[in-house]
Amino acid sequence: MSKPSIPQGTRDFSPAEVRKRQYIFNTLQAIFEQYGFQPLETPAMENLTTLIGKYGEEGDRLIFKILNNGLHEKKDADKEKLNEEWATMLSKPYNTPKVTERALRYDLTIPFARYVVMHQHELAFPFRRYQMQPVWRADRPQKGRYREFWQCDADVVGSTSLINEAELLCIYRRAFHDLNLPQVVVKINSRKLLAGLAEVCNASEQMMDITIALDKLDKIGWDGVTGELKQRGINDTGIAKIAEIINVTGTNEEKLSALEQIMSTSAVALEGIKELRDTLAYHDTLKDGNWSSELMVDISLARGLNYYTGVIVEVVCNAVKMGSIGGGGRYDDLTGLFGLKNMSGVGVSFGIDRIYDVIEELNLFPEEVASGKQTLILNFGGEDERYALNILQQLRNAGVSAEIYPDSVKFDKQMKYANKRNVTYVIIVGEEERKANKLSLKNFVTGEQELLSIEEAINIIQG
RNA sequence: GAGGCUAUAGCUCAGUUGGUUAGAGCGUCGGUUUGUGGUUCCGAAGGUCGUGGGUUCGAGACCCAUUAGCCUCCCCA
Repeated sequence: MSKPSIPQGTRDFSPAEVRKRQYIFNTLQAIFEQYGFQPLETPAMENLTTLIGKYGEEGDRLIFKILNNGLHEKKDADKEKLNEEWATMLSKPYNTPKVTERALRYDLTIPFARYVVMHQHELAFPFRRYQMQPVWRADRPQKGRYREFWQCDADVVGSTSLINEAELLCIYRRAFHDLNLPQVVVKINSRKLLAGLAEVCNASEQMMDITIALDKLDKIGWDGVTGELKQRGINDTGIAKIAEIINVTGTNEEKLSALEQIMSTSAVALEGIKELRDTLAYHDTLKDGNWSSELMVDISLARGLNYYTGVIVEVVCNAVKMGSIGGGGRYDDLTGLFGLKNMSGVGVSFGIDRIYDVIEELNLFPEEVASGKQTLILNFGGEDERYALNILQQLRNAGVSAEIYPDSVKFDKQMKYANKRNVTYVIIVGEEERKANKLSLKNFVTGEQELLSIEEAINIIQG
């Protein structure tokens, strides 16, 4: 018999872990609701054609495909055909409906776009939705990277106002403030600035090449980026221009002014700069001065997903070595992929598994989150058990989370169970308590114990 | 897709240049204690050393293959 295991890159969540995860979910949900977003859920699987081609070549490779199970090829010719399809399937990341026509969801944005198109006539636009569900990627797992992980997304579709961008920035900053995450930087940039950058380098066609190289600035440094740019065929004047641009420093407004000068010949760059200015101005009005995170214009921020067209954002926590914990941006024509034109959207995503890892690593989960507040009634059997059950029922009616040890086993064993369960209170009701119509309430944290009436005990537990 | 590391008890790991019966800590169970846990003390159970082959008088250790996990690059949350 082989030892049981779970698929690579997936995890079980213990009771304490689930509580801690729920703490994050609940924090985010409260904020989404407060900002007027509505909940949405979509299926774990989508038609493969919905997903293919939306995440770039690399993304297509990482989609988990679901094998068709109703294969009843009876004729030899059909079996032959299936074999051919298999060969294609294994060599290319393309759809071969005979073998697979469904796939696990890769992110929450594309399914959302699909939903909006399908339900366009019932929705009130601008439509604001949040969604918290698992997604799957056939990636190679490593630190902070899983094959099954959860995303929490908030998107607004059907409005081009930059108020939306500003609100989403506020949601980010509010969330990381509420979660007490230190050293959070929300980086903001615009695809239009990147397009402008390519334009002033006389390499408009190579915007992706430039941004991909530039995105690695943090990791490989300027020398590395120069190498990449040369390799991708950017000439020296272009590289000099890029050097000039990434050397821009100062406050956000100082950066934007400098970029305005450098890229003054590019209409699209100027448009991007204006959008960033307006977004920042809206954000300034909406923000809360207590938020500790930093909002930083970063021209080197690229982001891979190729459907972004306007403002893009990414969140990192500099207190730990970890990839980004959130990202998002404006996509002008996401629903156009499914036939609905002129429907601009903008959204952000929280990578809650990474956020969990960061909070855990920094030991920032509030203490009471992991255990919950629970009361255990010990069981002495017979008359005492009947009396105990009666108390249990009264506790629950009063809204107290309580359980009784179901078996009348040795006192010591029940106490050890209580300890392992990390309960906050233990209630002891033996002959003595029963005859006095009282109970002994033991605070399991302090070890203090007193003889009380049921009402008194409830008051203390709820206090 | 490229590269590196690891695999020994339920968990975390020791195990010397290859040499008798493979160890520790934690955990589990039992006792100390059948109305007081988390602390002490005593005891017990638990391993064909990932799998297959090879070298050797002899392999947990060395070699080859294989599988799984972890990590880095790529890319991403």
